Amino acid sequence: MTPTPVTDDLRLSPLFAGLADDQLAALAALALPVELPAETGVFLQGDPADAFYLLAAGAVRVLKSFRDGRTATIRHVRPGETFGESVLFNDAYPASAETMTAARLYRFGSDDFRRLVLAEPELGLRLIAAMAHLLVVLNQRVEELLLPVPARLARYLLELCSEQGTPGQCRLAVPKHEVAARLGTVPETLSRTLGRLERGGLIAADGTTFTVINRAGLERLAQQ
Amino acid sequence: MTPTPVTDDLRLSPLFAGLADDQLAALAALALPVELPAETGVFLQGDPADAFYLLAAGAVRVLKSFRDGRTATIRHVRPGETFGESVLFNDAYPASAETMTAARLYRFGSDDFRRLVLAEPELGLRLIAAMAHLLVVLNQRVEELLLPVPARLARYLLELCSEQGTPGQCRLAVPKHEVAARLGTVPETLSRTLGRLERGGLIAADGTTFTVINRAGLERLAQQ
DNA sequence: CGGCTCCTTGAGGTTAATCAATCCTGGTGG
DNA sequence: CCACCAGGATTGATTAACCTCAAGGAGCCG
Repeated sequence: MTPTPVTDDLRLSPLFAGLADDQLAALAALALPVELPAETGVFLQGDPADAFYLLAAGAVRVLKSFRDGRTATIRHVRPGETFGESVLFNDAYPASAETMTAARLYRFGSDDFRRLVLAEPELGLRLIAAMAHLLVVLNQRVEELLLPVPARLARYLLELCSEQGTPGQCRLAVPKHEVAARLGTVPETLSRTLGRLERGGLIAADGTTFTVINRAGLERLAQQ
Repeated sequence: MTPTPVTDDLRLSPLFAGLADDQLAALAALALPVELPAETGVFLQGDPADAFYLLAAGAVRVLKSFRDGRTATIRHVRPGETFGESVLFNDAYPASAETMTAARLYRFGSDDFRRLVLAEPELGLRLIAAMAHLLVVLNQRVEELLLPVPARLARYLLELCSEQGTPGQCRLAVPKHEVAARLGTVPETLSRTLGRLERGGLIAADGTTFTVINRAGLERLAQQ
């Protein structure tokens, strides 16, 4: 089998990266490519859940909507990550997903995927590992929400630094009001808190780039 | 094969309930029975994660500990439920677990379990489903923590009613300070909030039993 | 009757949301 | 080149939620 654009996209995900070529081909046969413009719903909280998705290009946001119209961002999905797996065996999606930019997705129907797991147990193990990771991330999210805003912000900045491979510096990839939503707060509070961190000599801010001045202090703050 | 106390215990979990007898026997061979007294640690946040557990009898609490000594209850585990699955493929436990009462547990080593999943893909699918359910529950926890305390309490009471099969009434199974921790608040606030619900004519309280007076009002409150 | 633990009640302080105004900053058109 | 916007970002003032600290009950078991 020769690599195709589709199998290359599938290998983006750690879920599928290590699969043998023939397993990957079987998977590619199930995958339904979807191209969506920016700010478009992928699925809606409450929709019957019969598929999960791999994001190949673009950006997607997973969010909870409340009756009163407020929304809270649960997760930002990046290329190579899957989303909606949580509902592989549930009735309805517990959250909504929408594109932030134009995006290329692959859709996997649950029934097809179940059959494939039975045929390829190794794939099941990989999915289990991916879900275990998600559980850990969600656990962290729960933990974080019990902390005051400055601690949440400190964690976010430290996480961003380590993600970007630059321990002393990081850049916001999204506008600040998105960061505020991700931290479960509002832009005003984010702005004030960033100001306090800066005045406290913990960080230096320059537009959307931040430099860690006092890493130990920032880490202490992150523990609340 | 004949039923044994061990296989009976294993069938308590929806994860294993539907397994064929020989699959269950293979599983029972892996399961290490553990008996623990009350208020004893099962595993500690940060421990190397090489096993998950099924609770057969008693009660277990999963909690996050903070540097400053505060703890937050993530989840109450009941007989028949598994815990620690989130870390089947992770390095370390992201949370601690401890018994609340004397408890009978079964311990499953990750390596053994992985081999079994490869041999019995159906088991992998079941585990995936169980983890999907956990993800949904955790999602709800995240959602709830963004709501004010009265809404969280209303949700808790309504959930309790439906769990106990008595739509108009429920009993607290744990002391109130445990409920407060579960809701991410403190006993004082819980007490005051219960008082407000009662004075608002939404519920009637009598010790640890609560009667729903105005269900519509309670459900409206639960939406924030 | 102590000595528990759990729960409740009160007063005060802190955090962070809300409302409202102002300030940039980049783009547009005169 | 310069007004003039429109959006996001900041700042200030106010308010509400909720935590903390502290002081009582209320039940329970020795």
